[in-house]
Amino acid sequence: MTEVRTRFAPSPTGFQHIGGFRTALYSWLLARHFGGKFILRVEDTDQERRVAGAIKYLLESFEWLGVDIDEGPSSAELDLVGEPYKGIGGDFGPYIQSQRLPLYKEAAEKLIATGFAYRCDCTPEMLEKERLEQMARKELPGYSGYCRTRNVSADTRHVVRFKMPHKPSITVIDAVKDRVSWDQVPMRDPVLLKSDGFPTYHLAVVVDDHHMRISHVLRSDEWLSSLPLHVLLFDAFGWEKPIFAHLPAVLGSDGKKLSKRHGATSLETFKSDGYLSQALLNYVVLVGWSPGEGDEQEIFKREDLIKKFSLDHVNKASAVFDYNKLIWMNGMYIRALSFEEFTAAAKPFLDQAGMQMAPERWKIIAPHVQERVRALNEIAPMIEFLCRDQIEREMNSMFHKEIDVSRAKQILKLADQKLSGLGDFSVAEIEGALRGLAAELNLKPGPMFGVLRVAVTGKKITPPLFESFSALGREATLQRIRETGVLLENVPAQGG
RNA sequence: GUCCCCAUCGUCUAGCCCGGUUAGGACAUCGCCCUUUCACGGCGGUAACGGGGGUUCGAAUCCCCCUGGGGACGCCA
Repeated sequence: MTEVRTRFAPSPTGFQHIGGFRTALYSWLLARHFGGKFILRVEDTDQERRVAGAIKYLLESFEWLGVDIDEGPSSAELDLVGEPYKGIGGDFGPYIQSQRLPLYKEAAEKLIATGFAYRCDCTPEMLEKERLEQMARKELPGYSGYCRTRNVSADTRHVVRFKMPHKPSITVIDAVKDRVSWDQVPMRDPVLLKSDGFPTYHLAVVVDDHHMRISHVLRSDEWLSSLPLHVLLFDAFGWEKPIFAHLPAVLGSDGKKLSKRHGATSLETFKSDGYLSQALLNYVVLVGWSPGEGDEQEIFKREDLIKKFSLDHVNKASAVFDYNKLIWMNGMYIRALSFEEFTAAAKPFLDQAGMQMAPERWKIIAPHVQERVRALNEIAPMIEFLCRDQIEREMNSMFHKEIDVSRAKQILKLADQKLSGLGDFSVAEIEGALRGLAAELNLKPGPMFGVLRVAVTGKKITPPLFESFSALGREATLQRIRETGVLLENVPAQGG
């Protein structure tokens, strides 16, 4: 088998969304699976739509995801398009299409010489007029082929069009869709080379995939309908065709194509919401692919993914992106982190919340927080009570059928005494004291701890109580218990 | 309008190619257990082959039609 070479070929017209990254991920996985090469090629043949910074964003995103690229734009190429960044390079460059123009020109001329293409000097205005007339007559809009038989000079401003066969019969075996057939092509003499000298997507993709020796073309299935053109083009050039794999779409929960309305779609947002890149990668790969054959594994190490990935089990149908499952998976990944990794991951989120914490404190509380969060941005709210001088208290959560205001006051007062008398404000000491108190009062620990929980942390849902107290320290803990006692003085006696 | 693609629990999917399963797993949801709250973990429940025709002893699986969804028909990609 010849070397497996896959490419991801985005156009820098905006910020790649999660569906686009999935295509890249599958290409990358396939290359790695077969020990081949993964190539990044930038398709910037539409100068009008190019967005500054798009390539750099792409490169940074791949870096965050840990997707390594074997060949791609070099630093020099990136400088040329005004997006300086550390480049990649490779033997088949340039990897930015706007820097490959002579290649397309040459290819188009070859097609004219061999009778597969012709020059056309019809202006956009003429074409628009033609289209309107066709629509008025309820005909299929499309170029009439007026210039097919004319001899348009190479010196006039013109485009190069492909001479579409009248009744092509084309069957392609697609690696995910299987057999796909056409007996007519839904395109009439498409433009290959634009009048500005830039190629259209169709010409560029075929020429580049050939010259870059791409073995597998993975792309979104909205391209399926232009596949016959590409096949015809490969044949016209006399080039061997790559294997095609057209991937189904990723949808939002309403069944429409995934967009911002559905929630986060840019990697940037996932990152700032506290998703781990490994978790996101794992989940995204699972949208539309499964190991199949009764294999029920869902959490995959990068190596597992590379080992098991195959086009055979890519789904034909489009899939809905499920944020629920993603956040579940993210939680699994967070829990699997070592203490050091979790600490490092949490840092930016604590910094952002303006929260500082002494290492001793963090060490006590971190493992319990790690066990509880599903995304990194849930950390700060959970341990706010450790970092703020003043806290808001959800007072109503304190009461219970066995606990009214006077009972709560009593608990606070006695807990104050018990905790004050402790030799060491350790988790074990605190636990002993408070469990002892519950026994003395003949109260169930749950409700009684609830009073202290709200008093000290302000919240109903927190990390475990003794650890929280220990991390907070004796002084602050007692102070909050006393503050709460004062607050309760102002509550009507019957309480909650 | 023409052409192409797609169709299993609410969601992601296994099973389909090579007909025979109590149609399996995961997320979500509900209940129970564990338990100081929450989370984790454990156990259990609800929940699917879009419809209609064939072929066959037997169809989620093979064939046809319908319906529904998506895509394409540009000097955009």
